[in-house]
Amino acid sequence: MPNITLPDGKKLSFDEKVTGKQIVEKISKSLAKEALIMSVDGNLKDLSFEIEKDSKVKILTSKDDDGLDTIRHDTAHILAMAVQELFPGTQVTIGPTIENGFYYDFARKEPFTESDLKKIETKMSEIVDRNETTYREVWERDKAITHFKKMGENYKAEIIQDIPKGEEISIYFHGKWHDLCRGPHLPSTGRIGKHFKLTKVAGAYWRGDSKNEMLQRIYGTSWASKKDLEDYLKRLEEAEKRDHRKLGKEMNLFHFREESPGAVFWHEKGWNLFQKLVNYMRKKQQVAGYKEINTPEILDRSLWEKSGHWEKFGTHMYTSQTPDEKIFAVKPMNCPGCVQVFNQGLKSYRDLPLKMSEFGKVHRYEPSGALHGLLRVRAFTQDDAHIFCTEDQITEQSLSITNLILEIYKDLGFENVILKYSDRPDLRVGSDAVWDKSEKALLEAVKETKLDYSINKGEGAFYGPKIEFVLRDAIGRDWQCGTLQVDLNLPERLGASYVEKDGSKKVPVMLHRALFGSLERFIGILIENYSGKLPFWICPLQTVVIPVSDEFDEYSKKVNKQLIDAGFSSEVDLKNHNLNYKIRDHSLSKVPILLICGKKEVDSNSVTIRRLDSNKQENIELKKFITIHQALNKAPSL
RNA sequence: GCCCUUGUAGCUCAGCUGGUAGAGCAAUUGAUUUGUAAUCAAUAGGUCCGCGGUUCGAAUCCGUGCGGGGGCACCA
Repeated sequence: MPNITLPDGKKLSFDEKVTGKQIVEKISKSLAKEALIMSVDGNLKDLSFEIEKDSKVKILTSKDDDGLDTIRHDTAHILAMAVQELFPGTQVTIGPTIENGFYYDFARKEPFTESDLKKIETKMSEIVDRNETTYREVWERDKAITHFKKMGENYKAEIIQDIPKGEEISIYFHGKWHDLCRGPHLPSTGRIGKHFKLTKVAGAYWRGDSKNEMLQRIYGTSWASKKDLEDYLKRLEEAEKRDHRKLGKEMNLFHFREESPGAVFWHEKGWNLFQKLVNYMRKKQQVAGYKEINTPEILDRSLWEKSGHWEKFGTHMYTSQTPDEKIFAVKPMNCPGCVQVFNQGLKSYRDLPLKMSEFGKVHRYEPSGALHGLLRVRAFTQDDAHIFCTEDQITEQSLSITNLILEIYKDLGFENVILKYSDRPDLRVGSDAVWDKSEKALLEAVKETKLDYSINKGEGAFYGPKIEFVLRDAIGRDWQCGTLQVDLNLPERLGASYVEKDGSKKVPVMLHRALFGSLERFIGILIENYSGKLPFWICPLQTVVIPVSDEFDEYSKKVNKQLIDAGFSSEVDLKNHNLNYKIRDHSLSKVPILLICGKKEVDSNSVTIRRLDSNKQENIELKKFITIHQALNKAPSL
């Protein structure tokens, strides 16, 4: 005789066990139409689930996250049904929901093509129209394994084998088609609607392990309404428009070419942007007490052997052989070089903490499939620093690094930052005692920041635990940028030491830290975050002076020179094109301010300014323009 | 690295089932002298990614290498 409590506190009582369907019919007809699944005492269940004891029940529709998620899950099932109807012999594996959609991995010899996706979508619509009823059965483990093996579904059989003993093995049926699944599911296939789309085919390793065979994954998206689907596809299109590879080309910032995959050819404007960022960081680091150094790009193999890189990182390192057959490695990290600078001359405890920064260009032989524009390259510049300190200083130094990083992100318009803390990986150097100590100190610093953080087990660097700084951009994407790593191994390996108060020698602790991480990656992120419309102070081309006709070329040149002298990145456009053409041209290349010069301006020693994305005209005295904009020509915090 | 896909002018792209390439923009030259998002005309521009094969004939078909894109794995 279950008593059912609804979210609004209302109670319904029944004489015998009751299903969600029966409950919802009692609540309202309109809700009955919308109902997809239900939550019973916090557990998601099918509407056909029979409730036997007193429970709190919430009926879920497509407006609830869990409801929408179930729609996606059902769409994945229907995808698998459709594929097996169209391509008999295809094995199903897993088909979970993901952000905004779902995927399903299949095992089949022949590849799926883009045109197959269309066919599959049509078949899926048919299945929705058939409105097959969903029902659930619980099977014995052995029966399930034998059954799926007999069907030729070896992957499913393997999955069932791995389900922990004692857990129910539930099989969901949509008509005749059935799949092992935890559920819950919608009452029938008609309920998912037709607001879905298959988006891409891709390879994916069975169980996510590159040692296993590769399956074929079909990705799709599914929504509660046609409008939601359209909005989502629009969002994808918008994101594509901000792609830094497209904008980089349009804005003439950089390019890539076959001779050096994953390495950037910076053009004048891109390099100007790059230098502006570097100069900005130099200033910030000076204020924070860093000393900038620079170390060689190519170092003898023996140093990398001593540091441990040769062994742990060798497959990612470029090496070079000299004519006399010596082997040098191109640095993949700056740390060994920096330790050698520390090692030069005697250091005292009074020198600590010693903060040495370096804009070091490193090379890493990344797997070809990992490369992605500026965001994943093989040659990049780190805004690196190494802080030599005592164990007692780790937490305090970590905090000051964190503050510096947050300040810098804020200057560039990123205020939404989360931390990821990673501890010891399987492949590592150093004793467990040393790891214990460094993990503890770093975690303490993480907690001190009071920022949100997550813990990633086993994802630390091979030489120490780390914090990663993840920032969220204008369209909600997360990017890992800054990093802070404790290193209790390398200083010892390379024989670093300082003289203690009592005259004894001690090995310092080293903190590795990068602010943006890679300048290249950060520039990619910046471009996408701002859709190319960068903040004025880092804009590689801030102003373009445009004469109304060639009669005013001389005046325009004079204006341009004054702007350059005043520290702006400026150009004058003397091409034989009309004003409209030039405004369009420079607007498309995202120049923030255009200065138009004609008779009126010459007469009053002024300029008429037009800002990007505005057609307002504003006449202003040149001197005044310069004063106002000079104040804007630096980072907010400087 | 693995799976799928792709590579034509500086850029964006067209070129059906094999018959030695075409547009728009950009560039150059000339005309035009322009007041807030494309002035007009002419000219020039290609080892159709490289290599090999099939064929009387290959941008087109096949093989292979390299690069790009989407994923997977990787992100030390």
